[in-house]
Amino acid sequence: MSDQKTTTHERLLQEAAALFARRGYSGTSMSDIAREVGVRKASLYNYYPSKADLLMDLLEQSLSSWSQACDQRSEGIDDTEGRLAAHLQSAVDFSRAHPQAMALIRLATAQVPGDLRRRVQSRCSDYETKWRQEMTGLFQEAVDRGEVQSSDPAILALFWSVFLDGILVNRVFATEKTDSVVSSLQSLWEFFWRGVSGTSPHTEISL
Amino acid sequence: MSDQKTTTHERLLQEAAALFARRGYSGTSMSDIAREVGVRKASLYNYYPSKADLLMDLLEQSLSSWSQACDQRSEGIDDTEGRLAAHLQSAVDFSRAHPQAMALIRLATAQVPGDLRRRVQSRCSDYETKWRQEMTGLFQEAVDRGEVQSSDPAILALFWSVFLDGILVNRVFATEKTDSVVSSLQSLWEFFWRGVSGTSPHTEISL
DNA sequence: CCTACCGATCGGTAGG
DNA sequence: CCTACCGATCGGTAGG
Repeated sequence: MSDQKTTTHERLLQEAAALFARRGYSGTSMSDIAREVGVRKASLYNYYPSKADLLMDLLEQSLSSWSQACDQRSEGIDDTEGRLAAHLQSAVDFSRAHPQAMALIRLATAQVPGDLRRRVQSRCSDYETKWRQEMTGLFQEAVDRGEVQSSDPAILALFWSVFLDGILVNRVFATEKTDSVVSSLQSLWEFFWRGVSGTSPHTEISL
Repeated sequence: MSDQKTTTHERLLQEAAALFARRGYSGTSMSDIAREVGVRKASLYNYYPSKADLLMDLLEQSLSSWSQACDQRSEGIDDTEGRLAAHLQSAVDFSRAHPQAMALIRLATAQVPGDLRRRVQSRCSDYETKWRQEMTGLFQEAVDRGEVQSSDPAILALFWSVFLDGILVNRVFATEKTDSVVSSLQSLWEFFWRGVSGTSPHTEISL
């Protein structure tokens, strides 16, 4: 049974993520999850005291693996253009590799019952605030160095987040056309960069 | 009781839209809706044979009022830039005026149970396909006239949809920062247009 | 990790 | 538009 080397807890996390992502929080019952894991419902409560705590743990893991993936690639890069391109590529790579984690993060901003909603939103907005500040700082430097056209760095960061959101939403929710964004990513990036800098990028986005 | 001039059916549609938008389809019960409408649950079944049919009617209404709002404003305009700007403004105006309709449309691409999901997605992808074709045609003309930099019109339309999605997702899901997109819309539009045309727009987006 | 069970609520129906 | 009710399932617990 080398098939069964995963622990029950690991399978629980994986199947719960898949179900929450596909059917939503309220649309997934603990019995559904138990069935996929291959145990009885009551057994799940040895790992989490409630369904809400299970979701919060999944969200925590998704957010941290997401931010880790996005941060690491741009570490050694100095110029703004290269860092943005690296960030874009990390984000798209991650969303392809871990669609369930992306869906979980989206869940947060969508429909969960009242109390849980507040927990989830505060966790997400912590991350969002930190990210927004980092990006604004990055664009501030870019403006100072003349790498982009002089403009309010907060608005540049806003355009950047609009662009990224548009790409990731397409990737997460799209039905059949999912891969058109991926295969045209280089062109999309060129449009974006020309919009903020007035010049064509020299960076290449490789899939 | 001039308070009560609305019919029960009208209140049903309104309250159901509000609840589905806030808590999702599975997260909203027929009892919840009945409570808001001010009748007993059984009475709702005089208007719709099932919860799923209620959702489909709401989705139908949301999609048609959305497309109507977006189409009408760009009717008298000839140049691509002006038409896109009008479309952008209509879309943002509509999402501010009818956030529930927007949320309903998003619901479609998110979590609903299996059978209903297929009905909902086919309805939405019909609309999406039609829209995509229109936009590709519009960009084809723009390329032919030299209004934008020579490029594949399908990819220009893709960038356009990424941009719009990014803005609307921000508007729909945002917690507190909702209005930063609205107040910076002119700047975002300038970035977008410079990206596709290489020149600054002469159109002004007014809030 | 299981069997057995809890009260509450689900979508929906009967019949008026 | 109501009261009264259906079987099924919900999240969660007791006790082992």
